[in-house]
Amino acid sequence: MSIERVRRRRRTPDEARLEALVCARARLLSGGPDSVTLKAVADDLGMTHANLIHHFGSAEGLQSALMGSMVADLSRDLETAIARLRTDEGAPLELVTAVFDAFAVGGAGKLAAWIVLKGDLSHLEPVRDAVNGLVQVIQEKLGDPSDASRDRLSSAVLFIALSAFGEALIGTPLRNMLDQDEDASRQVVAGLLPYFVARSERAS
Amino acid sequence: MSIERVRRRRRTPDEARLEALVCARARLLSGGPDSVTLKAVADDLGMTHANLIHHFGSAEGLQSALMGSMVADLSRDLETAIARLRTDEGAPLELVTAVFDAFAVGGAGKLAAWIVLKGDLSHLEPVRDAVNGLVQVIQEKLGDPSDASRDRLSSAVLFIALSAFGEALIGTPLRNMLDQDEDASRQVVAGLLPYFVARSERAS
DNA sequence: GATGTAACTAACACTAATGTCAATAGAGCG
DNA sequence: CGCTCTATTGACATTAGTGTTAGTTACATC
Repeated sequence: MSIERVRRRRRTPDEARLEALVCARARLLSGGPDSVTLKAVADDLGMTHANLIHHFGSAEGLQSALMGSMVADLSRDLETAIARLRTDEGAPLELVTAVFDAFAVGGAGKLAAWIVLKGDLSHLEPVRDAVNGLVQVIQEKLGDPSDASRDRLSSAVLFIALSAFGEALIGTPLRNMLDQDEDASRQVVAGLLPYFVARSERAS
Repeated sequence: MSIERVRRRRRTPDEARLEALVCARARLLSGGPDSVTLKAVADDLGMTHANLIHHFGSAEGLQSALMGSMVADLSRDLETAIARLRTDEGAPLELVTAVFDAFAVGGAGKLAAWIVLKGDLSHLEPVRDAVNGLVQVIQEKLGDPSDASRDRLSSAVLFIALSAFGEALIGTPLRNMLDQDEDASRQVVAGLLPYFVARSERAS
């Protein structure tokens, strides 16, 4: 019997990086940062860890690329949500739902947890534009471009983002502790948002 | 010249565990979970890593003990905050400040991040009593023990806790992105709380 | 002061993760 | 086909963290 020689697959650099990042993300979300090692990811993809080093330079390079790609995805999700809100008429619940969904998919909660524990806050930078875009779109909806209004809306976005991050991180166990429904968090935040708008309009 | 023999220090088991946990916590908060290794903690304390294994059984035992002690501290801080609120007359800002402080000191944000990434949600269990105690104290203040009121207050506590966790985790970078003050988060949450109370009273 | 308990150390072995390097082979191109 | 480029491999070295074991010493008790 002849020796079966596994035919080696040759990917383009972009393909290889993309596959690796998809796999690494799945590992991060299911098993935590310690489970995204060169060997584990390489085994999942059917390649050697040396090849991953070839594509990412080092283990740290892979992690950094993963952070970058996840943050980019979060920003993109937020941007599209903003774009959709800009066209539709936006009830508060829709706005809140859009933001919460953006944080929920892709594991933004665990992403943020990982980044904070690592201390690499610089990776969060792309989020800056996204959240400020959020302030912008709300301001447009209210039609009040005054600076005082913008500051107030900024704190509203801060409040929504904090809640969304918190929900993405520990929403599930916390809601269980308090006997609250799955969508309790976004219901609460959406229910509070009108007061923000009202106070904002009154201030103008 | 004679060989300097370092006099070996003998601690009680409680002393040793306490010192180790204090050191391990500092390491977790400053350098992340990967920096709390047996050797690193042992070096900080001037002992060998074998001795830490003697006291905690294993590296995982040390980590588990650290989670337990930090969660216990958080619960204790929340309980004392609740006790103080029970006696004083509690303006919303004081309530919110008490909860936010409880999450801020001791690094509850990074603690939660660590627990979630590890997947050991069982370690959060002691928090259950604390948050439910929070619901209780607010209900007492409002003097309305109806079930409908309790559910509404539960969602209020959920909302406060989510915000406090979010603030503890990524409050600083997020506030920077939005040009918000250091105490913007608690100001916002405190400012929203009256609407909760009002709607709760109206519902009774 | 003698003795026993156990906190503590030193030196070892084991494993897993990372990184290096020469060699191999897949794919485009003349 | 023959050639080149580089994605990919396999084997190796290195390091760090963990765990084990036999022995040492501090301290309490008699």
